[in-house]
Amino acid sequence: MKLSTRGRYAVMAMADLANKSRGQPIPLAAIAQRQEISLSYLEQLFGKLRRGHLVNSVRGPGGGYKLARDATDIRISDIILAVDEPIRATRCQPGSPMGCRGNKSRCLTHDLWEELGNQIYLYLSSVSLEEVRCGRVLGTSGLIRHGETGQGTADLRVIR
Amino acid sequence: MKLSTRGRYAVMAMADLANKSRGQPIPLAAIAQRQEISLSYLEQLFGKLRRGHLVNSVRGPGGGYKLARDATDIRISDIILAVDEPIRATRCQPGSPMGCRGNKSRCLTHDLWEELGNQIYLYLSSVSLEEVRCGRVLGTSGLIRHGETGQGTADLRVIR
DNA sequence: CTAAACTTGACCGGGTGAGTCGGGAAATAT
DNA sequence: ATATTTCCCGACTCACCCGGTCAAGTTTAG
Repeated sequence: MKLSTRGRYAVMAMADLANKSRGQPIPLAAIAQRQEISLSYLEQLFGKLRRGHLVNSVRGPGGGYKLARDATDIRISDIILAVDEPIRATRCQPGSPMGCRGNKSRCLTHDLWEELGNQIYLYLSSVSLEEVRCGRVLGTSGLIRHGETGQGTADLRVIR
Repeated sequence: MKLSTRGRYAVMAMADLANKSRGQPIPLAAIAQRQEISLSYLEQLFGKLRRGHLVNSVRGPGGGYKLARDATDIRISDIILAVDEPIRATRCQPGSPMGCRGNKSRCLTHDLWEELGNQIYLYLSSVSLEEVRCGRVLGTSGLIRHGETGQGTADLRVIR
């Protein structure tokens, strides 16, 4: 799971789509305007979303995009995976010559990152698009809310 | 919380340090060799770790670095925060003109990312360096282990 | 036919993270 | 004192990749 602004934009756009759509398709131009994302960029993203079977496109005048399934049935992780194809985090290729396993103390961290990845995936797949749409996020499991003023609150940057 | 390879290297190095250290300081050169990380790069990282009060340095022959506190008392999040200074993820500056709040449907995703950040931070601060050192990672809370063969398993990339 | 919309792919520019280099300062050993 | 080992620091390079643009198409509606 790669976390970049791409994924964020995609989720924003999908939330917008879920919000405005009542059966009829919504043109990208409208989303672009509301979400302040460049149209061309959105086109790129929705290309991937379509290929990921998360949206359907309707061409011609009056066309646009529609959700492929109900918003309650689309997980955030689906969206991210669709636009940000996963890139290997740990540099231990499974089949590499003595990449990691078998190398005693190297890659003690391996499990850590793998588990973190699971953790992130777990959270993102616990949230449906519908929940984001109507602001019903939070709470997964009695979460400790860190002080409102940043300090311990983790901003994230999703990296390389 | 920014996730990049910097952070990973730092954790690897710290685990190595915790592993080999028995009171005496460990020279960076040794860590560099074992972990296959360039010495100059390590120096850069340990500069930050030292400024973050996670390690102490001893100069001169026979010198090197030592953990500043017990490995059980160093959380992984400490390490990451020390080397990867946090960068704002959501582009809603708190004091920006109508950045986000007050803008109706824009930034519905805001809470989502904030919560994800918390989630990550939460996990990383639940794991101590000592646990990584001796491979006692996993389990935070009865975790669903996704199929061994990648599929749903989330690799992560820490992004921009 | 014509216009509205999506589709595709090539392209680019800047930021930034990864990694290097060279010089310096402290501590120790001889 | 001199040499050696180690940390210390800042400037620097380099390449990748993300965010974003452009310019053709193609499909459908009217």
